[in-house]
Amino acid sequence: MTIRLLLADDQELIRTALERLFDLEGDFAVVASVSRGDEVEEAAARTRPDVALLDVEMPGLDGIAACARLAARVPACRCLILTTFGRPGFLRRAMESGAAGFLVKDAPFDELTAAIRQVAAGGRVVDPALAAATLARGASPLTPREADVLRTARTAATVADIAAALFLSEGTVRNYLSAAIAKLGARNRSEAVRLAEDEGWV
Amino acid sequence: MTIRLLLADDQELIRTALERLFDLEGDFAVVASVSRGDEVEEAAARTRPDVALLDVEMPGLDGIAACARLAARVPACRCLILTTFGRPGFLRRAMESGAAGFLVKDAPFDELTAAIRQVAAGGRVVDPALAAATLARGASPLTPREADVLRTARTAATVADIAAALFLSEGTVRNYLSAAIAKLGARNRSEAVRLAEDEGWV
DNA sequence: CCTGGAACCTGACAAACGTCACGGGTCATC
DNA sequence: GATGACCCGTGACGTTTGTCAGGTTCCAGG
Repeated sequence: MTIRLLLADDQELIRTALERLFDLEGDFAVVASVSRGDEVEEAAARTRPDVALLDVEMPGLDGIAACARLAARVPACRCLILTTFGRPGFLRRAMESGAAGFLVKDAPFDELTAAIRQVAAGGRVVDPALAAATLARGASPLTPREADVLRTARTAATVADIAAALFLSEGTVRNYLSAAIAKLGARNRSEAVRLAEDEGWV
Repeated sequence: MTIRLLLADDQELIRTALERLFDLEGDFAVVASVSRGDEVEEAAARTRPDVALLDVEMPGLDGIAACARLAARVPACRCLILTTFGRPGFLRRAMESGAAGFLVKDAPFDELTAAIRQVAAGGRVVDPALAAATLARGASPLTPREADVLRTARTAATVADIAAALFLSEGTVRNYLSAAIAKLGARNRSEAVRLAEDEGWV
């Protein structure tokens, strides 16, 4: 029985590379290959893959959100999240989105194929080192709104920009930022943004 | 005549994937494969590859700097820079470092093999879209010192931190930051850092 | 030799930021 | 029905930033 695969990654090079290698593997069949997160759902509904390999960093929709949509729309398809950055928060969010597996790209190819087979068989796969880091570090200390403000702060320059984007008063934004800075042990906004990004909390 | 290849990329997955695909290609032989930029020079000196495939983002030493060292130490080895992010400044810096080619990872595998063959034959290869963007945008407007300050500002939280790291007075740092912000048309430090990063000027 | 640019520094100022204290409101839990 | 968490807001305070004007060195080019 061959395993039907969906590939989602914005990097054409690694997508084509993986396609070819999976073809050589014998028991894999790549039935869909997309470069954007918002194309995953439609492609999966059409091609009915057994396992979807989703990159976290993608235009349109990130892999974790795509995973959540797949769980609702194509429940038969199990998700394996693949990412460049081993952020503890990513793993947590992925698992909450119903992902069956989570691997960092910093792993050999054979580990990937083994993981896919395990996921296809109904199992779960998680990078052990990352799992330990996630459990040790715990969940995000940020409230949803604090995370929103911090996320917006990544691209907005001033407090006024953040307030405008979120339809809040500037004072409120400053309060959320202050709370986030304190919780993260940062010394100012940009350090807080960096820390939150490193943990995958935004 | 087979082309001897050196692979340098911090992502194990794409390195092993490329290794296997190159083996299948027939006229390629991967003679070295490293995960850190500071291992490139030694590996190249030992294995004498024809072409080195260097990722820009690597721990230890970035691919562009590794390219410059190779040019001095192993001049017979020609460098092909491979990167995830198509930043105009990267291309410029790569070419100034003596790279023979520059490709973004957002390209099919066949384009990569074609590029390697061309580079091995003594030619030069550059992503056309990126070349146009680079020429249109011109060189960095920042003085070396301004770029230093901006680079340090990425990881330092306060002006005092930057000043300490660069052995400058706080006033001087503020002046450089102010100049950089003005030149980049930014509204504050963090926006300036973002813009400079996007262009590959830091 | 003189000019210009880049590297440094100082001092001063307004604006933006981070903090604090204090309101209000909703909602789930006990 | 009280408690607590989260959501929003205000006002005030001190600190940090960004800007500007001024100065000193050094070095390359005309």
